[in-house]
Amino acid sequence: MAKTPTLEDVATRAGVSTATVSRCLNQPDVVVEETRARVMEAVEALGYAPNFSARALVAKRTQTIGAVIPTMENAIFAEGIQAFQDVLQAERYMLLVASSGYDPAAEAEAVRTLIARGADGILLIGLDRDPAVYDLLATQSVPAVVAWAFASGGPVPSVGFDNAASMRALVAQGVRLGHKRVAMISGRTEGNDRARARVEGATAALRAAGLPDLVVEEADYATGAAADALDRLLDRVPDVTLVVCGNDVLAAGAMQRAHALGLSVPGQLSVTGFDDLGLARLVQPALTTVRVPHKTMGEAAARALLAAVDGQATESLLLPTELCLRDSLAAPKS
Amino acid sequence: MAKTPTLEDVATRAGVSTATVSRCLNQPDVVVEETRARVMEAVEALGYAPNFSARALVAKRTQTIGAVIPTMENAIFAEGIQAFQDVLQAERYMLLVASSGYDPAAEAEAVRTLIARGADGILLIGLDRDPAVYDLLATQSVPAVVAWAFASGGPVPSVGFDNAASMRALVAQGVRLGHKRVAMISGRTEGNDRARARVEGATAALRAAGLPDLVVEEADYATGAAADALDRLLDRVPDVTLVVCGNDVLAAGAMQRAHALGLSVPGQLSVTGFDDLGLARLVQPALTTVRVPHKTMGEAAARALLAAVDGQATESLLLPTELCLRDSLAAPKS
DNA sequence: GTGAAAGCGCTAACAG
DNA sequence: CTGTTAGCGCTTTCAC
Repeated sequence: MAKTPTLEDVATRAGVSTATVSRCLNQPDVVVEETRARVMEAVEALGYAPNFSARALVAKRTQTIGAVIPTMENAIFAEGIQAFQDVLQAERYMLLVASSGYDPAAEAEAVRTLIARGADGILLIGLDRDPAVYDLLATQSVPAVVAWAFASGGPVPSVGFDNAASMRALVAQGVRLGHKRVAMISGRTEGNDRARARVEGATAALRAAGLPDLVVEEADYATGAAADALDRLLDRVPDVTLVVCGNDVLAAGAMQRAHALGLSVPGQLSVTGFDDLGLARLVQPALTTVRVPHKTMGEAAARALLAAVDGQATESLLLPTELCLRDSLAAPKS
Repeated sequence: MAKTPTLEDVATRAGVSTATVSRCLNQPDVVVEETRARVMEAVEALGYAPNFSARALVAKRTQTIGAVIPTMENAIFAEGIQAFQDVLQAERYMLLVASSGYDPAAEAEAVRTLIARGADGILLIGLDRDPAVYDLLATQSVPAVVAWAFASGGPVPSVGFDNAASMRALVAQGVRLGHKRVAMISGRTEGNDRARARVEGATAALRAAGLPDLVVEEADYATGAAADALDRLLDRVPDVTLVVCGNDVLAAGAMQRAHALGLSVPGQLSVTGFDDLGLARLVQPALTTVRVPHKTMGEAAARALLAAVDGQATESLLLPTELCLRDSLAAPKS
């Protein structure tokens, strides 16, 4: 088993010092052409690859970015994270992923681990978290950016969209169509500012229209949870005509239960989603939802984080969302 | 900006040597209770966290596992990777992810990068790849395991299921119900052994029943691709009664187009999927598909890889799939 | 322009 | 049981 060649092996073969080899690799222009050629030849011949741990130890940079994601299972994060990753990969950084399972303590732990591992920067999802996490990031001076939510002037820059305003616009559209009794199936709001903001947005739209308060049921992502939530909602608000959901997965589940109950969508009940996942166009009827620029967001978050890692000032970025009007929302039957 | 505390800082504060602190952290039982207590107190007080680069440099182990995934966008990998990650996290390993975008060259490059970064082990998806990748893994003696496919006696152990047999069983079921003209919408087969095996399985089932050959159209994952493929299929095989699809996403797309064309499913056309994603139960009618034990597979792959990293012999593991009979497949109208 | 030498923070013999 | 002492492979002054 061939031992991995080291800088010294290359230096010996090229007849120079390790310092020179190091320079050739990191600041080629400082080394004179001829020496460099000899060194590079040796590097090739030996198939030398620098040892990242050793380099990181002294350089205090790992070319690694960490990300703490609630869960990768959720399609909601997949597209954005992939875009984030693509940018990192193009810039020769690698992605170290940790998942928190929506647990604040687990997230804090993951951030600690990522810092200990020398992540050059960290991606966080959403705003809700123990302030201690931000303190840690600050004292260790590890740059971070928040995505999937937006807040100007927060402890770290954010690259995201306005969850509340987006949902408010969607519900306002429902109101415009004549809906008066609307209810909501939300994802768990505890420790989840995105979910909470969406509820707030829906609430605000109803208030502004002088309509009865929003009735909310929470559901997790398990199959059938949204369906059961719909049952409860129908029970609490028999005359509901519009059920807005915190995301597309929830909406698809609710719609399915509606069908099972013999309720036609949007004939007897309108249902809306949020995110515009591929799923939104695959269900019947296609979901009216809010389109979130996942890809743009992931890329922008990566650029912002990389800029911060390079010591550049980074500003928060608010991305626009747009209403995606399809078939699951229609005017209520009078 | 508080400098990160080092082993030495802890040692000084606890009045012991750095070696003792190191032992407390790595082999606690070797240190006497009292000393250990003092050390741990210092660790707490200083908020000490070991520097992984330094540790990795000497230990020649990074506690990091790499994974090269075609794309995280695809829900097909999400659940399995999350399960994989959960096991790693529980065992105090971290996941370094790279994506290949289904490009063999990009995958090879990613493996090289992962090795240079000292990944202790690498997860690969599927069997199809340049043999040079396996050679590299072998000469660098970095353990790897393949998931999402199965092959006994391959260059590296695999943890997966039998794509061909699963699809064959599904098509056999269709044949049993009376289908005689069946066609398939497959994902791209180039460089994708899973897709190819599924086509082979369907082909074999038809042959065994003495039915006409399978007509196949390929589609990528873009929205609408499966729908367009259905159009082409309908054109080529006007009397088709069953369209089997390489995965659930494709099936959902095909079903949607069928609806748009006024074809009832399964009344006039049966459609089946593969994977049993959450999506399968959210579309109307619910998809008949093949259930793949994503979670079990991800966990088993992680365990196998970790065992290999620990120097234990690892065997390939064939996981069972099961037919998931729902509403999108029914006997054809005669 | 290049080499010598001093570590980065940690682990692992080897003594005591 | 605990301290001393070498490095791990690389980068980076500081001389020449």
